[in-house]
Amino acid sequence: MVSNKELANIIFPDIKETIEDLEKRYPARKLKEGAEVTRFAPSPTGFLHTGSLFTSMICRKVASQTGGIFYVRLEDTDTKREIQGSGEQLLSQLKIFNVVPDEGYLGDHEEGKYGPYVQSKRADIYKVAIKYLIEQGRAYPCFCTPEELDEIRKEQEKNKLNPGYYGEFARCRNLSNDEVKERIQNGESFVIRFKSNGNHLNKIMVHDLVHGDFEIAQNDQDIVIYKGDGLPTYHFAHCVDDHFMRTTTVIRGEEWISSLPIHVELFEAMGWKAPKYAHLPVIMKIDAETGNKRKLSKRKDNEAAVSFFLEDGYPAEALIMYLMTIANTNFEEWILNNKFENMQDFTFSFDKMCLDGALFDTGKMNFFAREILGKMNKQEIVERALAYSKQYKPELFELINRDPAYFGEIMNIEKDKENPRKDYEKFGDLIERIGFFYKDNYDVLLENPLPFNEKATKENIIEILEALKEGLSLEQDEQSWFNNMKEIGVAHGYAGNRQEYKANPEAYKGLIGDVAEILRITLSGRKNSPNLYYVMRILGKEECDRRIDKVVSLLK
RNA sequence: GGCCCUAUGGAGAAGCGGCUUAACUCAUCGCCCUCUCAAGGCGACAUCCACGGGUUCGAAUCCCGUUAGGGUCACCA
Repeated sequence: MVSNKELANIIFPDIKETIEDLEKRYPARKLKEGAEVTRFAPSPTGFLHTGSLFTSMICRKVASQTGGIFYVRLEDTDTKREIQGSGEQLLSQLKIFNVVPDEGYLGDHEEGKYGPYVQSKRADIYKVAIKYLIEQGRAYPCFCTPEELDEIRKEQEKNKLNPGYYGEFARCRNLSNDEVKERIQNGESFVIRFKSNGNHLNKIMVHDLVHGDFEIAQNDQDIVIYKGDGLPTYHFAHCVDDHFMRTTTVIRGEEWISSLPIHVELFEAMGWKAPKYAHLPVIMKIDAETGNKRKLSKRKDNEAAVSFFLEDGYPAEALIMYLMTIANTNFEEWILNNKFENMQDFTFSFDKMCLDGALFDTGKMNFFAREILGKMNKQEIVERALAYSKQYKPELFELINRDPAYFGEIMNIEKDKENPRKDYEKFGDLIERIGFFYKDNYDVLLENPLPFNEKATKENIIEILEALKEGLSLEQDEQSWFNNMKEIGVAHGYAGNRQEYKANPEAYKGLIGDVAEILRITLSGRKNSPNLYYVMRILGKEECDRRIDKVVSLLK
């Protein structure tokens, strides 16, 4: 008669370490009371998801504000879906958002005493734990083939029973150790399942940092904990890793709530105290086809990939601020009061978190982006725009790099005022917005008809342009310049102020604003631009005249 | 389908039994401003808090039921 211990040795003959050895190797962390150890545990299966940024940002915040530790663990147990290099990329993107781990997997190397932090390198650690479970009679090898499993499922569906591997359906659960030994020695392939003691009809009470207490059915599934490829499944790796890495609070997406009973039972079986859990709401979007809310999908939604915002040239802070408004409902008011500064001083708390998945609101994110770019000084804007365009937009890089100081002047228009302009939200559309400042770009614009107002006739446009070219001087302050333009406008039949115009619109060709608009469109090719006075000063009298001449000849 | 989570305006929300004629922010729409746009200022925008019952002198707020939306039921995480 083969004992559990013998069986465990047959399965893992090379594993000599024990749970006690591991406990010694990974001792409790020496942190002050209340310090939280959090972790971000991504799978290297692609780009950083916006939801993952959300989670990891909160992990970072919680650890920082409690004086704890935030680490990253790479969950690469799904070798089939793994994408080479995505681990490094994940880390470098986190860094852009200033979500920097204290320890763990850092992309090019690992740091910390609780490693390795890459699950595929921890195979032996899991084996120690599984061996222990086999010895305790809480885990057993299962020889069922996918076909058999399928068969079981079909039978369950037919009889309207809960699907899964449990109770009477757990065919390998009660195999004798002798038989198991024989089948293993015959070379049959197997996985290892956890032997659940739970009953689906019993409820357990669980506590969640964001949802509070709730009841949920006990786990009764004999889940796979050790796969055919020698690696553990998520559930088991979570239990072992978060125990030995001494995680105090597991922060993860809401989709994990339903597997909480499994985790609770796993920790119980190992004789370990389970960490605290915080299940975060998922970020949603309205599906264009169905009109229903659904989780942000990497396949369907650009917003799902953090790289989308980076490519578009949004300042990283904007996304973080926006995500924080979803994370904590009181954040928005706080950051407004703090003039969009010193975000790190905000205190996050789980009970200020919304419970329902929020719809991703690009409009609100744009608002934050405008504020942030509006506050950025000239030097920083130039540096950032250069860095952005170098990586993502060569045409823009070429433009800026011709003369970074010139670009700085453009971006700096009305920046020093009490209420600085806030018209840029991302670097991605800069060419479109300010390209006209560059001669060659401007000339290309003229290939298309200029967007003049319908009420302005060709003759009127030519007349006022020629008058402005002749009489408008840039060698004066803004106020005088404006008066100068107004006089010219009035002399050519435009109203100098709104009241006069409104009182008798028929008497005028238009308002002084229309004069400015004609000039603006002529010089920039656009209906909107920064302050005209500064646009002209930056362009210079000579270039302004050249542009007026060009447009006039085009109209004629 | 089972189980779990959630439910206040276009979006994010405050509200924790009377202080609410339901804060605040974004968006939208008006108006104002010595130039467009933006900013800024002012104003509008929930016949009432998913629906139906109940408790109470009194409910968005407490209880019950219903409905809707979401999540989850793998040798994926």
